[in-house]
Amino acid sequence: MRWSETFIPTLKEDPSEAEVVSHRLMLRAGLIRKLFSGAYTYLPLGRRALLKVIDIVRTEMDRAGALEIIMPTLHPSELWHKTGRYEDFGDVLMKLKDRHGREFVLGPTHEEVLTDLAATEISSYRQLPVTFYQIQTKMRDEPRPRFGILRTCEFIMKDAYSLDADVDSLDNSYNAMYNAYCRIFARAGLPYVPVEADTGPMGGSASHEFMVPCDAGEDQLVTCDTCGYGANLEKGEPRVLAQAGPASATPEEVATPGMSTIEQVSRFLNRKPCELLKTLIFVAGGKPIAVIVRGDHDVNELKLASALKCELELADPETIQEVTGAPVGFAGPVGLKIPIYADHDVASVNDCIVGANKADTHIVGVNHGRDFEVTEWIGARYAVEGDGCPRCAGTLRLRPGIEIGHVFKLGTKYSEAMGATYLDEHGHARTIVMGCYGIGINRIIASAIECSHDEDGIIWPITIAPYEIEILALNSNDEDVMQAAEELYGKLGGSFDVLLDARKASPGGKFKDADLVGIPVQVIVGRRGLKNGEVELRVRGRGERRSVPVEQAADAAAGQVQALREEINQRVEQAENSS
RNA sequence: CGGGGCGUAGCGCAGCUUGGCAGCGCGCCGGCUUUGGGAGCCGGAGGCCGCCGGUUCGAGUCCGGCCGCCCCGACCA
Repeated sequence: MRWSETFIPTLKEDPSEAEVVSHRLMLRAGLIRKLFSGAYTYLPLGRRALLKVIDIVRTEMDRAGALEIIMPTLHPSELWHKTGRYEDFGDVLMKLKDRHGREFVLGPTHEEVLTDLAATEISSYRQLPVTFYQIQTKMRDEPRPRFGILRTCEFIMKDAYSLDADVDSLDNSYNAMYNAYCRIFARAGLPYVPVEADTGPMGGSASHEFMVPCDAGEDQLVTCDTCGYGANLEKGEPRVLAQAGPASATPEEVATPGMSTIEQVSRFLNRKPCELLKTLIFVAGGKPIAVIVRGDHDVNELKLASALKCELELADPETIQEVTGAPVGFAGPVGLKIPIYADHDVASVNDCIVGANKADTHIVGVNHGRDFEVTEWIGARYAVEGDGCPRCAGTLRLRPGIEIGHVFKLGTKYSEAMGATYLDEHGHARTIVMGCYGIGINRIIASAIECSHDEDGIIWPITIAPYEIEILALNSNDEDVMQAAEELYGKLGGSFDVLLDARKASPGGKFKDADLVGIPVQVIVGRRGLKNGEVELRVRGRGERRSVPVEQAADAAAGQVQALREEINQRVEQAENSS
């Protein structure tokens, strides 16, 4: 493609509306334009990158044996009422009515539609297992679209759904998708990390998220560099700390006027936050309970809920006053008449400071077992930077990441709700066991840019770059330059995706645009080099520049592309071996 | 939905405090020159100053309401 014949509206300055790197660069490099907050037009260059990603995803899905279909975007609301997700999704569901007043939702995901298909079409165990997938635009009324294309109301998703006869078979289907995901993200050149995740409103028994660590990420993940353990922050299990020695102090009340937070009390008493215990009152299953974590730790409500196996919420100030006899900020375990759940690491400190259940008062020198009894010890806190890895002797790191893929073992949640059953070999009706698997196509592009750019612009992985080679014809008024560039374009164009910049513009502008747009292999044809019968070859984002004779330029550029592809292939192999 | 910031030419911004001709840079159009890191000169086009209302002889500027955009939080398959 010739630059002059396509549409690449680059911007010299950063658009004021863009803050995160990928958003800024995608606007500046002419990949996207905004229609409104949460919806973007993909211009030719952006569309090409999307198609490259889609091609990788499709190839790997097919390779894993999944069958591509296309489901409607418009779903009858009744389908969503059947599974109860009409309420669960709430305002995120886009709703509309047709001329007859029938209500529809715009599909934010397709479990309902696929399960409906399975219910009518799958009747025998002979048809199982089978996995369907589609690549299609999803609609979600996001409370807050942001970060350019990282969170939008409309986005392209690859969603796959496996149908299996039993749980063992689901494990196979799940693993096949998991492995395909590793290959996909490796091929896209992303430094992805699979982490254990919570199943959330999707339901089901197991789930992994595929994350790309980078600053623009909305999620928090904990990882261990030593053994490769990774988990969503909500799911991360810090190693339990060593127990503290025996008590040495005796409890004593101290006045702490107006000091109701850990920070205030620790500063006031000149003690470290980890020497304090944080006591929170929750209402669990309708009854008040106390939860204790170390002062420097935070309660993970999700873990707490799963340990207690019931719904829970923080108690309101009235309840706290009633239960502890003190205003918010002075609760403590000593003398409490409700069940006390303590995080394992409460045992890592002795002679603690706790609230006295009395306004403006704390107690120092408190020890569990002597001054109060713990009803049950549980894992109730979030991991923090520096915690021990639960799997090895390593240390956990905490960092933000972008979720680019998510796989779930759904079990029978949807098939049961919608009556998707099959007859087994004995003629007994059984419920289909399902899994679902999503990839955010647009996010792959955004995270690739987040992870691979410099101050000049994008540095594309060769596999998802809109073009593999850009030829810069520096001097558009020089016949020799134009002829040499055209010849190269002709030679390479047949086998590679080549962009030829032969615009009537200054050399400086072409260099700047080329770096901004970030095509991996640059072939620079200029009067200066041509005098010596040479052109220059560069790889975007690397220091490498070399001059090659004009007649060898095509082969050299081709070789460079092959070398870059080979680097990616090696990463795919590694991904395969480690998954 | 709560907090903060912003809205003036396609893009980036000034002008608003103290009401009185709508500005600058980039980009765009025409011409000449120029060509290895965002070229120069000359000429030109382009505006509902987010919208509605109020105050005023007069509002981009002051007041009220609304809308939109960005960030933080809540939420998030």
